[in-house]
Amino acid sequence: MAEQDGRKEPLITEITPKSEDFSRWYTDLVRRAELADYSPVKGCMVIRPYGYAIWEFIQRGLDSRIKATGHVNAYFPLFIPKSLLVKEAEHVEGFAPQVAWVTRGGTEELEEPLVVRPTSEAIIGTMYAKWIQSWRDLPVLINQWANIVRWEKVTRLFLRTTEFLWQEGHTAHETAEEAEAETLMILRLYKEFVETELAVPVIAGRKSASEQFAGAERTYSIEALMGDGRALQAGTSHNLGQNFAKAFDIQFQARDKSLQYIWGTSWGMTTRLVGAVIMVHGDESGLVLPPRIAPYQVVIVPIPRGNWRETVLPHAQQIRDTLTAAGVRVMLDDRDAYTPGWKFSEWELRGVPLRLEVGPKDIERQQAVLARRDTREKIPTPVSGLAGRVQELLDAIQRNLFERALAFQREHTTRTSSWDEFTRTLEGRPGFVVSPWCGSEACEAEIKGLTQATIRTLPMDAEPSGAPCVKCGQPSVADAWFAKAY
RNA sequence: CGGGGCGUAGCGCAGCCCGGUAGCGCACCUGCCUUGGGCGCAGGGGGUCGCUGGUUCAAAUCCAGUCGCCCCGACCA
Repeated sequence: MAEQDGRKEPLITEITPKSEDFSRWYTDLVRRAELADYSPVKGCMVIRPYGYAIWEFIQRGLDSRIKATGHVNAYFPLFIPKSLLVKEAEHVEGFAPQVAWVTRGGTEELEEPLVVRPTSEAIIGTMYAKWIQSWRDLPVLINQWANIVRWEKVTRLFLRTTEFLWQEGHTAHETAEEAEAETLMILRLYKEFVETELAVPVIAGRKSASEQFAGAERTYSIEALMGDGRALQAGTSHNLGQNFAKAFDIQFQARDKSLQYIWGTSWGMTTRLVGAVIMVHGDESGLVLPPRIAPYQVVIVPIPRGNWRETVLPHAQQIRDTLTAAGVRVMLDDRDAYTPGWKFSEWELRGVPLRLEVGPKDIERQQAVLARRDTREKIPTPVSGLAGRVQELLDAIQRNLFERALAFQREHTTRTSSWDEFTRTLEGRPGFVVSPWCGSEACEAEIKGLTQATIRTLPMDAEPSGAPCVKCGQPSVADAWFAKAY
């Protein structure tokens, strides 16, 4: 690897190189950067402060958007009585293999077992039935931030854990059109959020029937491409039709005096997004965090010389105060125990977007040296006007990360109507393959069996090519985005 | 749930074949020296060798069982 082309070895030796084993690189990085750690409970992880801070910025950005579109937050219970979960037939069937049961309380056997929520349609639907009487009560637009338990067989830090954190919106509407409009509005909101805040480009579209949410009428999702060429579902928005309304008896009296079932939606995004950020932007040296969700946007590393605490440190502190006052999240790393070189590597590994070095030479020249995490460029910058320059650079980094990820996604998207090229492209982990599909579930399953690739999404806005199905040659209904998925 | 591998210090490993005082690197602690890309030197702390049983004068090492974890395939946000 590195020594062969004469360059020095990577500085970070504790982390498996990304090029060598992506999956190990990911796990090493999550643990070494102190985002999360395995817990004594099988399949569950501990989100450590640095990782949780990222989640908090994700929450903040998403929560404000959800509220800006007229939704309000509430909280529903963790436990759901068995009898409620089984009311919607497809829903139970979909979740039954994945739920955790509570059968005892203290020393007593429970009359009715409880499930720990795998999602909250059942409990929320039950409450909506009580709260909704009239068309005047609609729409109901509620979101909750909560934890969820799904008994997965195989788990991975952030991507799939037994317990995870998420946001779940549940809405009730007067008409089918309104519910569909809500579902699509949230899908657009998710796309805008992920692309703006996380700098992760996504494909928005509809799920095929086989990938649909248990109990939904129509499921939409946003799909992102990870650095190893596998796709990750980053958010889902479901149009529930009247399925849950009928199962939970959520009825209202309409304007024409008739009794009607409400039209429902539900939608969610999870802590998995943290995993997406790591896998989309990370590099051989570690994390690369988009400035908008970085716990620290700038880390100041003072260069110690002689009695640096008297000479250098005051300058560093003043720069910190200036940047903080300008609204920048700053960390001044004034620890004595580590050398500057060590700190450089450490904060790169943790993905801090900008590093600011101040040493005796800089003080003489009334400057500081800025170093970009994304391009590794070193930029000597005058102390006057520093805050403005830092803001500009943070914006530039945010944009560059998105552009870079978008270019990667495009380079790893193949369009073909040839089965031969389809299978050839899908050997290895090449990204998306966009191909005409006949709409048959059997055909989809056959493709999955032969290539491991599944239909990630059926984009709504794209014009179908009209070519025959890549597998069976029947007339196609859409150009489907295939990929191997997480 | 099927196939393969591994459990020895906080982490990564050696020792096991051939039984005889438990070791290395990193991390950690103390002191000095350094500090513009993971400094150096000296000293130090830490392990019932996954668990249970057996063989033996003696077990990390041999035997049997058991538990746990990881990787590859089927299920999943």
